Amino acid sequence: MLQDKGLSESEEAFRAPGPALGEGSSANTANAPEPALAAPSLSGAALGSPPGPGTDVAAAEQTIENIKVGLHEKELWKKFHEAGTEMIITKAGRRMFPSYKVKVTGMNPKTKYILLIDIVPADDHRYKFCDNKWMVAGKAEPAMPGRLYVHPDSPATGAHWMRQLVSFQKLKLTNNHLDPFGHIILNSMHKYQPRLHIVKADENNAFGSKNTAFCTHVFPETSFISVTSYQNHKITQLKIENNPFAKGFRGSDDSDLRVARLQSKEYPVISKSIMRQRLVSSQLSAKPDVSPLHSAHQALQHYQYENGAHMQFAAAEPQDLPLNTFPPQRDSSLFYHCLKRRDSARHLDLPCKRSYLEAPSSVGEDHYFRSPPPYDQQMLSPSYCSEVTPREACMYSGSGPEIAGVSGVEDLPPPPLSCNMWTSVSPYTSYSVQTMETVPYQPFPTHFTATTMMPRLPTISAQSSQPPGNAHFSVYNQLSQSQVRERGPAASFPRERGLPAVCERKPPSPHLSAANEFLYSQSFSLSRESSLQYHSGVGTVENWTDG
DNA sequence: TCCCCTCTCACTTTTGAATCGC
DNA sequence: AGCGATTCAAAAGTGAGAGGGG
Repeated sequence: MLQDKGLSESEEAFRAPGPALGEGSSANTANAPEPALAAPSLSGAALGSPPGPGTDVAAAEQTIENIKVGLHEKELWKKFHEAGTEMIITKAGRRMFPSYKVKVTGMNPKTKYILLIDIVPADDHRYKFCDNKWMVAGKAEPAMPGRLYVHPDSPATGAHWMRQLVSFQKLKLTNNHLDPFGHIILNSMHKYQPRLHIVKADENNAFGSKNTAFCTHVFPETSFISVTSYQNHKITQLKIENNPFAKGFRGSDDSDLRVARLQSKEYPVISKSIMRQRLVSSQLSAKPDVSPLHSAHQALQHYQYENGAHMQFAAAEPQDLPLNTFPPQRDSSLFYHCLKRRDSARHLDLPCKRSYLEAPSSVGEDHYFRSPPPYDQQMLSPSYCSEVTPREACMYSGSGPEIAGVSGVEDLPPPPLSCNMWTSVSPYTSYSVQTMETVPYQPFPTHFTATTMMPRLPTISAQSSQPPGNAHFSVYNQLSQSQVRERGPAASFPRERGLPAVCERKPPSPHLSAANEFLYSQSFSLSRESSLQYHSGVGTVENWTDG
């Protein structure tokens, strides 16, 4: 398999689409379209001129809905997914493995795009690993402040993105609610779904334009449960086998199974502890899993999403679930979700938004340490009621001094956008009334197509004029941990000594503004209202009946 | 008592600076 | 002087496991 070796986040050599690349995972692949692929549901027509007669291929690919994304190392992801992917989260931040890498095609080579990832709750359950499988253990804890990880190359031209694999391997996950590094904050023992967003950042579509659009790609096999230590030995084994950094655990002496591995791939090297774990697991798994819920996986679920936008999920087909856990979901499929921003300058005075906007004007702890808005508050956000509602966002940005967020200042040097941004988090699928009963883990619904109209965000300019204290609409340059260590607490908590240089705000480039707008759109992606529109359905038997 | 989290450890890979040779 | 290859040390990432807290 392909390893990350030699592939830097921004410079990894392009690999021609091959087996390692999720075949057919890009939408509308002319060669081999897969049924699993959801076609873009909404034309981003406003983004680019529709190709007219005589337009060349490049011109014909200008619209954002033509962008196709293939998940790299899809087979590896599938392996993990079938076992029930777990991702370690630590206070200091932990990378994802497998890392999120995609091959993008169909972009306009000359148009600039911003690629970013967010990770949203897959449902509103908390899980526990019991009897060698994941089971719902209650209702989810309040969502963390949503953060986005913007690819450090952003913004870059379509040619750049298409020339090589786009790797998000440096994305880190943390359970530290006060994380100052810009890592994506997650709750342990919760299920999440990463989403890739491609935001058009062309000058003409930067903030201020009516036509900025983006599309969202979701690969269901990349969903995972966040943990602070691995629960499922199969995942541990897969990580050790495939992650080069974990080579040290592939066996160290003749007493383990290294010899066995040399003799046959059928017996991968596992540690003694894993063997112990496996012994226990095998005993436990001897009990047949006859959960009636499995049959419910066949049900089609329809979710209403954001006021009229619909996501349609085809639930996983019934299958014999290995030991576990994440029942293998439908073959991956690309969730495609195209949005077009509208120029409906409708302002809502959102309580939660106001709370951020009206934050004290000094940047610092208030930004870094502000507790996430109460879950209810997020849920109640009126933005969820309307597709044209401004949404809140805050960002961390990359290493450069540029700050996004605001008014269109022209081309500063391309900001190093390896930034993480904050948005409020919305569950990816549905909110359902979850009983506290322990019920077998429900698979993440697989297919959906959704269209969501993205409101224009006319308030950003106003925010730009705000003092630095309104952190939640600003972009901070992301500090590496070492940087923060070196700089000391002041770097992390600028308020203590004033704003360090790295956190200085500058007017953002229009590209960042586009991203910022995107953040707005995403941050309020769930309200109580909209959540209630969802058909309950992910966690409970009742929910699976889909009416 | 159990479950989950934090911290430390030993091990690995990755990265980038320094050095060398052409 | 410039460039590329090699070397080496520091940085960073990994899971294991002990211990602590609720």
